[in-house]
Amino acid sequence: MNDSAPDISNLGALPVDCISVEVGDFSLAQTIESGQCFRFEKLDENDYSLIALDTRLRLRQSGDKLFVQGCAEDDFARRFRGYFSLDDDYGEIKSLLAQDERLKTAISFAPGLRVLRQPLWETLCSFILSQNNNIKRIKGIIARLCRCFGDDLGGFYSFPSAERLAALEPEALGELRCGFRDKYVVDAARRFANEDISEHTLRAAPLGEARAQLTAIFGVGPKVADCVLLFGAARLDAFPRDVWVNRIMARLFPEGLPEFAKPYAGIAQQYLFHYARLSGEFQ
DNA sequence: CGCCAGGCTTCTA
DNA sequence: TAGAAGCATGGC
Repeated sequence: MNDSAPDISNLGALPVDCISVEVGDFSLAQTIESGQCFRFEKLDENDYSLIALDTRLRLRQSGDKLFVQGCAEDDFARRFRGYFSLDDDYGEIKSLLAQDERLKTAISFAPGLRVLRQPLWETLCSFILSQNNNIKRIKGIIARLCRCFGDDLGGFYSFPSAERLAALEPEALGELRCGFRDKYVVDAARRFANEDISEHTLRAAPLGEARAQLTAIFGVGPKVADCVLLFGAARLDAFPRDVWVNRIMARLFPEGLPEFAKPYAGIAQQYLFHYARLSGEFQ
């Protein structure tokens, strides 16, 4: 609740601590609302509060300008360009994928969508909580998780470390009201804190090996594992299959994605997910 | 109310 | 070894 919005009373003039960043092939709204991240609030059209990397940002987009309040320019360049994948050439990636007409159509529904690069542990924990759940409730559970077990960073909370959660028993998560997922979170925290999960392996090992490490966690199956690899370990070849993606794949790609798309299967997946969900053609 | 949620584990034939 | 049932909770 108090984990959400900064003061936004002065919308008229640009606040002095507001920086502006040139962006192309990027839509703040499409990216932030694409189900990858959960610590955000929509304040207005093209206007969001986002807690990421121990920082609370206020973001507003107007055309190719992204206005950012809450971090300095050098800090944005050092940490948030990577977070938003702004140094990836999405123009290039999209024209590669768009060689396939079906992907071209999907892309046209959300041409500003980008895959985020989020911290590994936060991504793992968040997507465990996401299973068989809806985004509104996931956001509430994560807000309570941070308020209960994160550090106060001045009106908002850090994402709790794996070490902190590893020391708890599942019952201690009762206040989160995350249901049967409590024991999954604790198992993941313990394995992560123990370094049973190797970030290096997840980032660099063959996909099958990386998946195996994640699915060894109680409560992590193939879908959550691929979300973690894609959103939390920069594995753009990971391909999370949820009900929507399964549906659209059965209809449009019964033989699977074209070979040339596979290095960017995860990005293709995001366009397809968005298209399947919002076009209304795949219910 | 009842159905469903960016699934996974466990039980069953 | 595939397919269905059960799982906590709450949004709509």
